[in-house]
Amino acid sequence: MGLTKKDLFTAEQNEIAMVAKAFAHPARVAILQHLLKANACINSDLVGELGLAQATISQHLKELKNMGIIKGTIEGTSMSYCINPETWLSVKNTFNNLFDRHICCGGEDCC
Amino acid sequence: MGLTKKDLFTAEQNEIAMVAKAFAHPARVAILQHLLKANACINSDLVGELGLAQATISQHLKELKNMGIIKGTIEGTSMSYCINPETWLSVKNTFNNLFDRHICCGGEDCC
DNA sequence: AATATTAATCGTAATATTGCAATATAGTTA
DNA sequence: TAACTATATTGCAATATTACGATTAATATT
Repeated sequence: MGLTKKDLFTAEQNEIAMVAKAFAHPARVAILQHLLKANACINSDLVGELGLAQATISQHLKELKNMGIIKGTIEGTSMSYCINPETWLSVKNTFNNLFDRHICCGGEDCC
Repeated sequence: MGLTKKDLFTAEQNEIAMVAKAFAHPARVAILQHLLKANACINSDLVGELGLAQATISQHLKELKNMGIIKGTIEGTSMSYCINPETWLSVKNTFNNLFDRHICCGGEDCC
C-alpha cells in the first residue's frame, strides 16, 4: 500500500527510522555537511552550494528542523540555520547504541 | 518530480543517503535488531516476529542484502540471514565520521 | 509608499516506497 | 513423483517523497 504500519513497531524502532530519514537523502546530507563546515548558513547559501531550487531547499530545511536536528534563528533579514547540538549528540548516541549491539564474530564465523 | 537528482551530489553524499535508507524504515530496523539479538534468522522467523506478510519481509531482506548490510546463506531448506560484519563496521565508521565533524559549541553559543 | 530581498507555502507533476495476494521456484519428504 | 515447506518474484494499489514554478509574507532599502 505504501503506508508504513507504524503501529506494528516499537517507539524506538519508529524513532530510529524517523531520524535516519534525515540522512536518507543526499540533499539533506549535503545540507548537514555544509552546516558542519560553515557552522551556520542561510537558505540562499545552500541554493548556490547545491543545484536545487529555493523551494526545494526550503522544504528539506523544514524537514530537518521538524526532526529537531537543526534549528533556525532570525538573523537580520534572513533565517540562519545551524546544527542543534543536543539533538546531534542524541542521534549519534542512538545510532551508536545500535551499532555497538553487534558483538558476534570474535574471530570465528557467526553465520 | 520525486526523482532524486543524484548527479548533483558527491559520491559520499549518495553513499550516506543509500546506507541511511537501511535504517529509515521501522520494519528494517526491527529486522536488524532481531538479527543483532538472534545472530541469525530466517524469513519465517521474522514473519512471526513482526506482523508483516511474508512477501513484505522478503522484500525488506532483499533491500538490506542489496545494500550489503546483511548476507544470506543457504541453511538446509531455508535461507539464513545475518549481519555482514564488514559492512556493519564500515557503516558505523561512515556515520561516526559525520557525527564527529560537529565540533562547535565549546560552551558558547554557535548560532 | 514603492521596491528589493529573502524565505515560506501552495499547488501540481513525477517518481519512489510500502504492502500484500497470487504465483513461481527450489529443495524435501512421503 | 506428488505433496509439502520455505522463500523469491510478479503485479498491482495506495501512499510518500522529491522537485519546482508561482505566490505570499515579512523585512529592508530607497
